[in-house]
Amino acid sequence: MPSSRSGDHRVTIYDVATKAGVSHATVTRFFRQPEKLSARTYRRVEAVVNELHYVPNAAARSLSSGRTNLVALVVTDITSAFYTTIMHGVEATAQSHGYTLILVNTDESVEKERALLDALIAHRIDGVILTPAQGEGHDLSQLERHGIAVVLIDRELPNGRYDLVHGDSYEAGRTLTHHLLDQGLRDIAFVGGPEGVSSLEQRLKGYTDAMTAAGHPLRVHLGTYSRQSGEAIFDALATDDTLPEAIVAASNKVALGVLVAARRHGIRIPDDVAVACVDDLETASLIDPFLTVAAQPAYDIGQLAMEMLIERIEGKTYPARKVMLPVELIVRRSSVRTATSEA
Amino acid sequence: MPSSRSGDHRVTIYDVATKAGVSHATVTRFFRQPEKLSARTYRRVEAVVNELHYVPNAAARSLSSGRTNLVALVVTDITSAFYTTIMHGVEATAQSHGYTLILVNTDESVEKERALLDALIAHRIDGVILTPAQGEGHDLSQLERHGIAVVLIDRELPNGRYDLVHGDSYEAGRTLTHHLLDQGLRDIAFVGGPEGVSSLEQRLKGYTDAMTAAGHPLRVHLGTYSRQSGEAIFDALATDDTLPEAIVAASNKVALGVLVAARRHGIRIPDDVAVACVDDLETASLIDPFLTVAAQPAYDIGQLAMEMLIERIEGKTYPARKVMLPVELIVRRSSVRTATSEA
DNA sequence: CCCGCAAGTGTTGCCGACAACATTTTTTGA
DNA sequence: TCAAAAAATGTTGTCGGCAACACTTGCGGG
Repeated sequence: MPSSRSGDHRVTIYDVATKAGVSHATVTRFFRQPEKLSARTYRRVEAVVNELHYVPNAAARSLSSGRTNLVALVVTDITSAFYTTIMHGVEATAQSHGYTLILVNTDESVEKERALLDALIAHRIDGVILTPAQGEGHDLSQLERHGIAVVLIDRELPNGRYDLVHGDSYEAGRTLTHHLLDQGLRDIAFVGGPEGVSSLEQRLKGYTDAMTAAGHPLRVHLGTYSRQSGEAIFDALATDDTLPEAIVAASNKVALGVLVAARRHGIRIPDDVAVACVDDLETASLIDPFLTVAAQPAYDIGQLAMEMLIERIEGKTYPARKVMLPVELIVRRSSVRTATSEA
Repeated sequence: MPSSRSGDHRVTIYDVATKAGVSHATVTRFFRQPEKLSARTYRRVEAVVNELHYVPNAAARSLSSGRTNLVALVVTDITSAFYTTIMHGVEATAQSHGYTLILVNTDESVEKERALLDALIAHRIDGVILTPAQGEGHDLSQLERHGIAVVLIDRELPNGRYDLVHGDSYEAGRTLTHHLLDQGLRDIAFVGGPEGVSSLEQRLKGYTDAMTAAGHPLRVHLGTYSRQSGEAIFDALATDDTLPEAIVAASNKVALGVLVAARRHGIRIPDDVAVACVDDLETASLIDPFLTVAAQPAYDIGQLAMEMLIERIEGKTYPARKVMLPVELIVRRSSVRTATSEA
């Protein structure tokens, strides 16, 4: 029995029809409108489908129906717990509605984003949930042109024409800053985060408003949302001996970088520098609840985004909706100075 | 200009051909064998393609060519850092070879796995990288029947007919146990992990061999690879007051559960119970290097699995290859008793 | 100067499903 | 019992590409 790799696969609707003694249209109906078949015919087709292990070809189906039941989630950092959790929410909802999920990672690069979106367009996916990468030149007009539904998560785009689901970044920045102020801290720096990204701007604005209202000067050190950025900025501050009393980190990864750099420099958190950040690090928090965070409801964001995308795919045409979900302040040790160390 | 949502998308090869004044075959050649076109024709088609933003329809292409350039990664737990890292490796390799990656999560359920594989078969994907869910009744014959390439990761299946990439689980179990024995610990329990899964059996065998060679009795408490399992088993042991001196946890999540439960019971790690586990928790380790682990090279596993899958897709037909990658023991605080606490 | 070959381009049928429409069979009711 | 309506099933063309094959040109060599 040689070459088992060829030939025998490729069961088509015609094979089923012939073997069942019906026309191929009847086989199509078996899948799409089973109620239209007589019980006798239904049973006969069913038997052959099982016997031949027939599975309709999605490419052929999509070619004639114009739908693929394919949906993509495009994120900027596949290793981030925030996006992993979102992904989980999206995936659960997609699966329960019969959509297959394609996961795509842009590594925060607009060029990669563009190339990947092209591939997705080629597949004529039904919709995309997108976190735009940092930078200029996003071209979603291609998606519109091909009738692909779009929902943004976490970050807004300038034209504001798409549905958006995001956590309350402004409140996150504000509440973290307030919390640090409540600890009696004054010299508070905002660290990390990519310029030109809406979520960052909101977080920064929250910080700025809180500091301004309290009458304290601002200290802002932007970068990216990555761990590397947190490390680099902290390194620079430590080297210049210009460390603040406290840091509001733009993301959990930035905070991670800050902690790593602080250990390297022998600087104690929270006693030398207090730290708080946006987004939780759940696994780490379970081992040792250390970082104070403003947590976004990532799973809910994913779930909601997928639900909204499905509505769009199904043709709803109301104007762009912007949904903002509340964040939760979780106070842990990284931001609270210990009594003993107040020396 | 109403109803912009319909009509104008759907640029086909014929539109391009007409506008460029050539036949559609020439447009196909523009994409598939550009060297066959005269410079003049090439430029003319190129201009129209750009003007019309034409992107070939992958469904149509796949229908006639029989290939989709779609590849799926099927894992049992999308939130696990181990799989997330693997995913990263797979994704990078897939992207650089022109494959689009579909990510699928089975939540360790064989039924879900079956349903999802059916959906993937419908899409006639070119290949699957699969972590089989715990349990009986895996039916990959469907995949074979449809000529879909398969590479397993992390876990072997009984028939042994597929390519496999995995870390050295046996060595992981053995080296962790040895390490604990070296600390002078004797009463060492193996905790967690799903029965009937090959990676677990190997880890367990490593533990068993090490303990037997040292002449110590075994203590084995199986479950799943999840955090819940670690918590539940530790809870039971603590309640019965039968805690061991040390624990080899079957996975990082199990260890996480152990740590959480230990804190709840007021039991100190490592001084009351030492802990070590398979697979690192990278983020947590950066904040606070605590858990001793035997780390599998997850990124490499993903990368290698994808490379092997591509070879299969391209028709290589050597017998099933089994690739085992070494693990690395990383000793941290969770397994080493502090001098002061030796009281 | 014409033939033959090769490079460049066009024509045709097909991949596997769906859907509109056509046709056959069954049911219903006067 | 038979016509008309309803139900069940069949026929045909189409979706958008690909590839085998057919057909033009232009050029070099005999």
